[in-house]
Amino acid sequence: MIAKVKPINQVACKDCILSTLCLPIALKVEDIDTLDSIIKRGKPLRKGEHLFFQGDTFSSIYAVRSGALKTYTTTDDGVEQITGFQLPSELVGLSGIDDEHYPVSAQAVETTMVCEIPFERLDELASTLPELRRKLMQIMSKEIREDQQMMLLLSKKNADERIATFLLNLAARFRRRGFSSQAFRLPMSRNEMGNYLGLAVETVSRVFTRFQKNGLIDANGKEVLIKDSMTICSLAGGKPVNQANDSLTG
Amino acid sequence: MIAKVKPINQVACKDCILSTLCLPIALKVEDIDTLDSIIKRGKPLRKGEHLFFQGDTFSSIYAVRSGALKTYTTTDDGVEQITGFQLPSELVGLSGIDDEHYPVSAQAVETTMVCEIPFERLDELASTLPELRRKLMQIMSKEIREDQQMMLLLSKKNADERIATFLLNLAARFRRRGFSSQAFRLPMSRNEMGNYLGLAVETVSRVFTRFQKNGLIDANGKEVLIKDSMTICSLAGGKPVNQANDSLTG
DNA sequence: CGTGCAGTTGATAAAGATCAAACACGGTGG
DNA sequence: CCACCGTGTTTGATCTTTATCAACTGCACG
Repeated sequence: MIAKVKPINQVACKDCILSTLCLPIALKVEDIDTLDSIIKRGKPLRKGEHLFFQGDTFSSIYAVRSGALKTYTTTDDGVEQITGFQLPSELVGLSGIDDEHYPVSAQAVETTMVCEIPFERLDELASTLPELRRKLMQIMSKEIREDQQMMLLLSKKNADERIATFLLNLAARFRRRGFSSQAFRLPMSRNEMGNYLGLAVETVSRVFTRFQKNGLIDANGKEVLIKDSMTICSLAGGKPVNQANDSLTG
Repeated sequence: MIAKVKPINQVACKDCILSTLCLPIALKVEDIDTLDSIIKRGKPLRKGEHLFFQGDTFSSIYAVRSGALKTYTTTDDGVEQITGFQLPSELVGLSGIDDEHYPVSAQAVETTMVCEIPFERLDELASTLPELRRKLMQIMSKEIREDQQMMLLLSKKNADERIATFLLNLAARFRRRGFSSQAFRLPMSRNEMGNYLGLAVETVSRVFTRFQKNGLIDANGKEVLIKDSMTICSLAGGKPVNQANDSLTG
């Protein structure tokens, strides 16, 4: 784990390994430099530190560079709902554009570095760089699509299906970033997972245990190994392989 | 109900009563005409007709002019989840921008007229009209915010709170459009409401009956009268007025 | 070597789904 | 004009899932 890495937080967009996933995608080289020039790079956030709080004045969106964030809303009576986890190259803060204030809080779930992108500047840039404008709209459109898939999950899927969907989603995101989609480390706690998926911690724990007992995964704390992705897939997508339910998850 | 109205479907943006709610907001008069020039106005959709289907090639976004739409996703195994209802001045299709295809189907829940806005043209226009670009981003940002509030509802609220939240949300949207927020007609069926809110039809029906019994509302089919908006508010926002739970909803 | 928190496991309870049946009503055809 | 039908809605009885409560485990950290 410990290796001589160059200070990742100072890497420019054009040298960043995430550039093909992040905002710079589809930009010309010289345009990437322009984008780069407006980005501020701060010091790392330690686990538990906040990037911003719900109600803070909106001014910037952020790209995760390393680590992971969560965003969550809090109701008046203190109920919290995690609305998403952000991995490297993903943006956070987009839901604040419409308002003066962020409608969510953003907190590091592990040590995390971010690139701050002042929105005013980004917006100016978007007027001269059509590709950037399009990319921004695509990212927001994708977020809408994913949030709506989340509505489907929360409204129609049972505990097994929720966990299966969640694991596959993470796996796919890790793969895109060049990591294994079979074996990975969950950045969040069982509690956070449960909160996000609309399940009690105990239920999350039980499903993990059951999945393991039935040979779908190997889980050791936050380390997860996907052993039977076929079955997990079919769970996540609904119940197309219904006859497998008993022997595999029951 | 039957009155001599001019053919609403042919009204130009600048003469449309919705112009202060819809995309033209914040545009200069001459810019509104430009926007107007790219908009196509089709014939009305009857209840049940589709505007587009999940998987159709994305080409346009639509603004509802009269009536109401619903959007829904379908999983491989046929489970449907309604992801939203769109009232006049609201846009539909934004989740298709990122992909080649619409990720949802859009269907009229009552007789509905829409304005079609070819996205390519809109995107071109956005490059020359900064206000339009901003407005578009704001609308998408708002959609993200609302979808995330919906995640909170589906994950953390009970049946009473879901219905209360839903009624208040509709009421606010009607008010913005100049209609009464106390008395209105639900455009959707109990079934659609339940599907959207993650509840069985029977549960929706029972909550309506109970709300009525407790004097919170008067409901007659789709006609609803909000009688005790204070209590409904407190239900929707969580449980700040806890001592009222027994006598009012129990 | 405690102390504390995250995670697991078991027992019980509650909310809402499901199943079943009656009802309302708007439209159709005799 | 009225009986009939189908769909949407309501109501009641029962069942299932998962939340909740409680206790225990184990690992990390001071």
